[in-house]
Amino acid sequence: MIKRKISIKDIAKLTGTSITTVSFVLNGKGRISKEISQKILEVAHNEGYEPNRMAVGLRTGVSKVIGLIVETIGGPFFGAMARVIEEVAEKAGYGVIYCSTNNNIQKGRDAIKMLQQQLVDGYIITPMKGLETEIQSLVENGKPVVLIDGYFPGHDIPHVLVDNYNSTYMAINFLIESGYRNIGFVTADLDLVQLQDRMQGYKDALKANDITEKAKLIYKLPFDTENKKAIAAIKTFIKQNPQMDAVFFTTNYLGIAGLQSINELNVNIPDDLAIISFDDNEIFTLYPPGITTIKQPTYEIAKSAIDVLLAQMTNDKYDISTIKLQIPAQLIERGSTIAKSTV
Amino acid sequence: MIKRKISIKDIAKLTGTSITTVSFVLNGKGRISKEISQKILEVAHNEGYEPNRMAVGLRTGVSKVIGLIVETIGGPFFGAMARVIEEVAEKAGYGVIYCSTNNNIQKGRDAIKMLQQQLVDGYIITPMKGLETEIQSLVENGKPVVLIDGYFPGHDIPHVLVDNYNSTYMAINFLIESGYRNIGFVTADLDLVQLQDRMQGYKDALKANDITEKAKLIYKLPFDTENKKAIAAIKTFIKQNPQMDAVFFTTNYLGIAGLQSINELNVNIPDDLAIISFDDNEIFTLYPPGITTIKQPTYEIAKSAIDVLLAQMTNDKYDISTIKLQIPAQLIERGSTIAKSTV
DNA sequence: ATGAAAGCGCTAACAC
DNA sequence: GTGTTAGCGCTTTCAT
Repeated sequence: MIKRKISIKDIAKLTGTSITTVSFVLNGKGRISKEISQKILEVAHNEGYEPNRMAVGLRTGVSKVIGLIVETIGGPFFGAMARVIEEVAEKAGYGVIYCSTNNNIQKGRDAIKMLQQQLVDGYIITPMKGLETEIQSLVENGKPVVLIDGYFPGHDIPHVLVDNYNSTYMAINFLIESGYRNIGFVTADLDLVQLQDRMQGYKDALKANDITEKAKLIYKLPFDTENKKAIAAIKTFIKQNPQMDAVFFTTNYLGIAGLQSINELNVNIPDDLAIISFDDNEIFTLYPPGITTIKQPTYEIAKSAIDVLLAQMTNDKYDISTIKLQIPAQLIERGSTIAKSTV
Repeated sequence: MIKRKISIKDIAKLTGTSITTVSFVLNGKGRISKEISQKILEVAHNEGYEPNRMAVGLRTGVSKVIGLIVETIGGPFFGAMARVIEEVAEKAGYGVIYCSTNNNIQKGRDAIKMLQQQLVDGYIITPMKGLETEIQSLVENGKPVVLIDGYFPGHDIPHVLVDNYNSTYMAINFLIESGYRNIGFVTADLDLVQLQDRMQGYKDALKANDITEKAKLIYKLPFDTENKKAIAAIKTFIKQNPQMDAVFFTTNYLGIAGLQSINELNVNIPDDLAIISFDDNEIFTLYPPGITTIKQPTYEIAKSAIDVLLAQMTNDKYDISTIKLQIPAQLIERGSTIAKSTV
């Protein structure tokens, strides 16, 4: 049997009151006599009343839901952040729903449109080039927005992300101090500030150590490369640069592909080639001799992001448009970057 | 400047027509003269008109959105499925939003309530014990629902998942045929049919090969165990059963924890201990000598799930309550289960 | 071919 | 304290 959804009107009829009274009781507004309140609450509960959010939303314009637009819903990085965002949001009475962009601009647009059209009160978004207009217009329409894992240079939109530049700089510097001089840099051919910042950190660290940057040692993997091709490409890159004694991978998945390449090439880590990857991952703990990584402060990023968002949503006056956080990362040293013996 | 959202009424005013006309034009209903249509479409486009979904939803009761409730949004398994579900859904004109339960019943309830209250037209849900009532009531209220990665025994709710029983049976059988006799079984202490089915497959495969099942070789790891403790616990389990020559891990994350344990114990794979894990993962390709896994047919599961859901949504008459798919899995043989030399 | 008007379920200003 | 009523933006029946 299909239980027709019960409405406020039904409850009014059932209790012999008016819809106002019911609405007031249910929302704890106005002052309604104890007896009537009691009765209404009881009936509402018995009938399993649930407010129709469409109606509430239409009327009030709020949904008590936060929209989280991530790059991919299948990734440990966003997964970890999602958990803390959900937890904090829940305490503040908000639900969280997700959309993914899979690094596709159109899907990003669709996601924003979808969330915008039907529901959410606030947004946490992984920005990508091409979405500036949409996101800017969200902000201009007074919607609370926080960007994570990226930002739009030149736009005053609050964001929180890891300090890509300095953490890469630090990592490269660490390699140099450990005796490596010919440091390769494998990145994705994606127009993302994160990656640009990492690249700049690499370049500046080399420069600061008087190492001439060699274009040959920078490899940009086309973005949509499938795994097998990526491995092959990285193999070629490694083979073509035998003088290279260390490689920095700018992302998790590049690091893993790199490991597979190295595995197939029978190159020894770290004797033949030292490795650092951005983004920690279980595999890097496990794979012998352990891969040194830059571990993103996921907890801090997520916590700050949701805090900033909630602050925007609860406090209109507070101008948070200038909140731009770059959180330091941690270098997790493992066996893949043992100091070169200076024999 | 905050652009006030433009409504159908505004367009009517702007074009000197009525809201009915505008609505008709925008929805391609009724027959409106070409000139007026043209004008309305133009203005709507220029003003960036977007229908207010709350209003449409309130009026029509549909949202053109599918809700996907997954166990965790940070997992490769769901991530892979999400992509195909999104793709198919999009072609059918539906958007997809996600909620996660993190294996928590209350969060599961909240997620369903949230999706139910505000929007979605159909549900794909990772079921968990304790959600029977909520999900059943969804079904009774005529909402299209498909369960993935699990099911409710005794309930007639469409579901699609991997064939847990037979795939485990097959894997254990494979171990036995490869010469292993003392096969351990590490699972999570969670009341999930998936895990029960896997366990039954294990037991039956042993029985079929006249191997007496030994309670000692079955280890149930408490669910919420944090990674470090899990590793320690598995280490203890392995040490306490020196006669054990193979271990089956019922999940991805157990397999990885197992690998870490074995790594720390300096046990050789497969000479000292053969390994199979449910759920393939990059790490299992990479970790020497390669870990044999049962690879879930994620594409097929996702495709079937969304197809069944869409069928329900578009065709009321078709009774899909009996669609219960268990899709065969593939055993990916790697170095961790080399046949025992029968010397 | 077009418009007026009702009503989806809810909130809240305004009566009484 | 409690009820009446006007919309929120949209779809759709019924008139014209």
